Amino acid sequence: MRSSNVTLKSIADRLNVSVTTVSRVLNGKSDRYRISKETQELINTAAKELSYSPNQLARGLRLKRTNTIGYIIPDISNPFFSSIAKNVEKSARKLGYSILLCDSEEDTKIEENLLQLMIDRKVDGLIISPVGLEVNHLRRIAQKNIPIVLLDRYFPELNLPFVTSDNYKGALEAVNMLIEHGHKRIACIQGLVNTSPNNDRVRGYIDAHKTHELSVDKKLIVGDSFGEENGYIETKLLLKQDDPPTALFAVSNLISLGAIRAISEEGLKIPDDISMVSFDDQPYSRFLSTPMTTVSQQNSQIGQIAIKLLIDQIESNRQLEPKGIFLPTRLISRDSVKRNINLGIKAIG
Amino acid sequence: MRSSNVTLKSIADRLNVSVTTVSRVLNGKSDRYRISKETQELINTAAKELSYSPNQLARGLRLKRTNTIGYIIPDISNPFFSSIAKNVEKSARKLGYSILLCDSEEDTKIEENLLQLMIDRKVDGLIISPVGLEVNHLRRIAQKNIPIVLLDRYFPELNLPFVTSDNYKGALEAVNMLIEHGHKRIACIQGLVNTSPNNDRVRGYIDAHKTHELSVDKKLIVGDSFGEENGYIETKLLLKQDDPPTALFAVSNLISLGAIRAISEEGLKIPDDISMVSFDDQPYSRFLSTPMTTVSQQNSQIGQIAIKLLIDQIESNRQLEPKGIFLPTRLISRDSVKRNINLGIKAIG
DNA sequence: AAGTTAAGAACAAACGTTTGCGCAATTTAA
DNA sequence: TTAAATTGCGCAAACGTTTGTTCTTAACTT
Repeated sequence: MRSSNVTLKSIADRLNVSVTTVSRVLNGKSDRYRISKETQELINTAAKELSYSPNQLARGLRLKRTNTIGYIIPDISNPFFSSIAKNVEKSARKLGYSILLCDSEEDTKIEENLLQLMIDRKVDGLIISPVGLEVNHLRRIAQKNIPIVLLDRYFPELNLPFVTSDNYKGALEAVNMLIEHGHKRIACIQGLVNTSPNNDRVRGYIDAHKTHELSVDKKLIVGDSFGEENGYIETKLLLKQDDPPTALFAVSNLISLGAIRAISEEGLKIPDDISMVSFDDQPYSRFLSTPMTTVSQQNSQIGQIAIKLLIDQIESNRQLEPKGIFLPTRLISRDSVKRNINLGIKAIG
Repeated sequence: MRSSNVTLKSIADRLNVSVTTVSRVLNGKSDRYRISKETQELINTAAKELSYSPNQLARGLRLKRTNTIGYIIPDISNPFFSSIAKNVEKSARKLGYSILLCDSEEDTKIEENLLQLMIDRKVDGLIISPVGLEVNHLRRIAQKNIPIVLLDRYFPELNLPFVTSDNYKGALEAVNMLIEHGHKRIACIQGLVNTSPNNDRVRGYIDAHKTHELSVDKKLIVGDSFGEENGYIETKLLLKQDDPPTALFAVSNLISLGAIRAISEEGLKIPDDISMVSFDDQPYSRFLSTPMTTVSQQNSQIGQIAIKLLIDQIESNRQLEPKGIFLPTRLISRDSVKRNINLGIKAIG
């Protein structure tokens, strides 16, 4: 029922030549195998006429190459990831590869299943933004010699190539700026604990304090997810503390959205009542009720580099000596940070 | 080099049975083909031990079924599409299908190539948010009896199932509201002309005027793309008109972002100087400098319904009598619309 | 005891490619 | 004239599954 398919065989039959010959002509190997000009001509026109197009399943099976890249991402609806995905897909497409996309929903178990699914589908390589809490399933892949590149989140203890922003420096710079604006009680609403972007950003937050010989109040490092909800809840709680922070460092764009919601619910204003810096710049960041000061990542480059690294690995057929690439971030100053001359919100109110 | 693969044959050899038997046991067809319990046991444990997992390429070739759905989208970085993509992928995954994702970059030529690419990869079905300007390549697919569902953009003249928002009603409601707030000169910044969402929204815009016996100034219907740039440029021009509009109807979220940029560059305020309603609600819409009144679409349902429709078609193996599904929108009132008591900006200034 | 049935499993073809090797016919060289 | 080289192309295997059919042995009938 589903369309009478035109195959090498159907072309061969029609022209009374062998499948072999047709294959060779259509693959541009006529010269190497000495196919006559006339036969070439015949085959080429027949192929065009029937609009032949090779079955990639059969091709993949025979060639052990599918020109497909598996791409696992924790949340495609997060604009941070979707803007990266845009470039991953585009770069891959330009180099002749397609993307098998799966969303792990920040769930390691799902991620593990997806990994197997992709191997079964014989992808040529993998780009993964892993959940980042577990590493063993990825280690196993690495041992199977399947080309792989980690994106955004990586594992210091694992010898796999990765591309990510220099989250440490980005956070350091952001929090330094906050401190230099006179803030001493700066809350850090973190994302998924023990993932590299989170840990690097928190480390930057802590080191900025150290540089300025400021002690870190552990009660000000809160939260456990990159999502909006987490930003909302933790901000609510922070604002109720006895000695609330004068500034907020939100570790992701979604967290900052949640924080803004909480802050406005409490009737407070940014930056008058509380200052704020957020990781991830977004197209809308400058249009928020208070244009947000953000740490901007090079989303477009990240995806491109990841694909290049991966395809290099695939096509050179060698295990690249794994290297990690850190891309610089940029602090975009807008209006969400105020110079702090007081000791805290209470002094203001 | 790339991992010694465990196949049906390797299991068969090790146990001195035939490939056939192994296949049957592992596919749960032991009973139908009377394989003894012992043999089953043997095969099952061997498979587990070697962690056998079938080659989906070979399987697909033989079965003519890949459990893969091709998904073509004009811009995955657009949060409107990425939030839909989230649900498309998730629903598909839950029903046992994977997504081959490609971005057409709003380019019909690319879309056409991608279509062929997906057919060659033997996807079981297609979900497409087409560019929407050309229809012939889609018509050809339809004739090949490949299951397909259109998402967001559809073709009234083409007999293909689709899922989309009720863009007409959504626009009608939004513009009605603007008119009822006293606005008489309402600009409409449209998206890609001749795509269904655009045309339906513009039609809503026009009909709202008709209902209120207001004439439509053609000079106020401007623009040609769903992107941010378009919103910016057209707003700039609109504001320079002799008799500028008192309200703006932005046909997409990106357009409204561009409009906001232009408006703030001109030193104007929403809604004091100009009112605004935008299609597409986004998580950040409520946090914009002026919380935006929007027409919200049911992004999560759209994706789910599209997948269900498609998989129904695939698994029932029949050409569904094609039906279009329109999902209701919801007007979310915030602060970007002001009651207009004047005749225009000039009267205000 | 001969014929019938059932159990258990294997054969072989098919899906659509690609490719190492071989073969016949023709041309060139000696 | 004969051997060698070249031209032009096909055979058949392989990739890893699935499945209709057949085969062998053992068990059951009557």
